[in-house]
Amino acid sequence: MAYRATEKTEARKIAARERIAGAALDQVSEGGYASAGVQAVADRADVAVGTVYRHFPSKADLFAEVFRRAAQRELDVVKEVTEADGRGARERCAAGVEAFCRRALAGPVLGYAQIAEPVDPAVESERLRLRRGYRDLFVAALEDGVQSGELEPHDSQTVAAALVGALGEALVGPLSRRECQSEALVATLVQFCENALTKRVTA
Amino acid sequence: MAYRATEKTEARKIAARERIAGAALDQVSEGGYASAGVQAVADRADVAVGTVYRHFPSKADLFAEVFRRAAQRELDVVKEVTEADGRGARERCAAGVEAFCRRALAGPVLGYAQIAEPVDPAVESERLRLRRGYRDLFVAALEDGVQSGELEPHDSQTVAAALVGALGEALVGPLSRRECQSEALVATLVQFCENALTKRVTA
DNA sequence: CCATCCTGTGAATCATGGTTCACTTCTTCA
DNA sequence: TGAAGAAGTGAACCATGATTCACAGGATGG
Repeated sequence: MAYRATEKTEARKIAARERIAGAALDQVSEGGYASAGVQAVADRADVAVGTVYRHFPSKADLFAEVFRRAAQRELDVVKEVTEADGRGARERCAAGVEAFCRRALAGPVLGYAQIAEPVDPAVESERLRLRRGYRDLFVAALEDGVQSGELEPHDSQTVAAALVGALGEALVGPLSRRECQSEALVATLVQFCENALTKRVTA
Repeated sequence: MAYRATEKTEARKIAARERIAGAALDQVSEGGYASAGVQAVADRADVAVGTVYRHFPSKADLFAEVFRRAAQRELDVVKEVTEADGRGARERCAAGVEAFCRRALAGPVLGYAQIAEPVDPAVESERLRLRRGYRDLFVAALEDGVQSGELEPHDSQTVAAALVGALGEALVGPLSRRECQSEALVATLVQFCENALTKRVTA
């Protein structure tokens, strides 16, 4: 036995993997998935295409992982603001909506890529997971609202999904036109969200 | 000069074209765009692939046309109900929402294909047109509502887009699971829509 | 009836872009 | 130092599915 992986080589390996994943994310953030071929990623990471395949079993796996990570970051932000307690359900949803919008508008190309750009099936399934993630955050807030008597009972799953869809669709236009300075847009969507949630009529 | 197109041959040509377009629509309605290769369409129309290309310059053109026609049908239905006058803006929107949902749920595969299934760019641009179409119908109703004093002034474009997105997202789940008997779902979405539109507070 | 033009045919072709793999380079340790 | 395993390379390869095109089969009208 004349070779064994050591800490240094292990670190180097992980670093290379990270560099590739980072390059892939950069590529998507800059030019969307349309621009993100394996060759382009490899070039950006300063490695050969074959090297990409030393670290990821396929392009689909690479981008699924990249999407998942970026998605998790977004989700964490929204989770943070929707779960802050000591506030009502509508307020929490509104805060989530606002965070969602601001994040998307801050990085329009990546925002568009995550929300709407055509992607291959493996990535699409990550996108569905992301949407479910957002939806579940809203569901949690809504159900708390129903529990506490703040909101009228309703189908939280559907309402939460509708909110997620509303934000996506309302943002796609501006995002694809790179109109990212829209304070008014955010306000409109927050308002929309607050309206959509029926306050309990205390008879 | 020994040949000139006559009425009969012209009719035959149009018929063939229609048969191909019909086959393409059937294929999409039954198996979605994923199943709709040129070969599959040709088989279904009982012609050779080459014949498809006699009538359509490319697959993209064929499916763009097929999508456009199906989209127009849907749009006409929603237009009909949202433009019926003698009713308030919220009522008109609610009627549009209901029609939209029922139509989609009645043909879930086609509904899904029109709303969410991945398609090539030419078809995607028809889908954007369809979405804009729905949005504009809602915009019209909303602006009438503002004019008449029924609704608080607001950014109708954004609100209407949000409504369209809300419906799409809320329906995608059920549609892809073929859960089409959902009276409750329609009711929830109509309610959601009505809530979202702010009634004018007459001080 | 035949010259001409059109429609139908489907196997061959092509374009795209992901994936492989024989080879080189580097690292480890006896 | 050299044997052995791992990582890096990139041109060749391959899969998919749209598109073409040379040829066959029908109309049309002089």
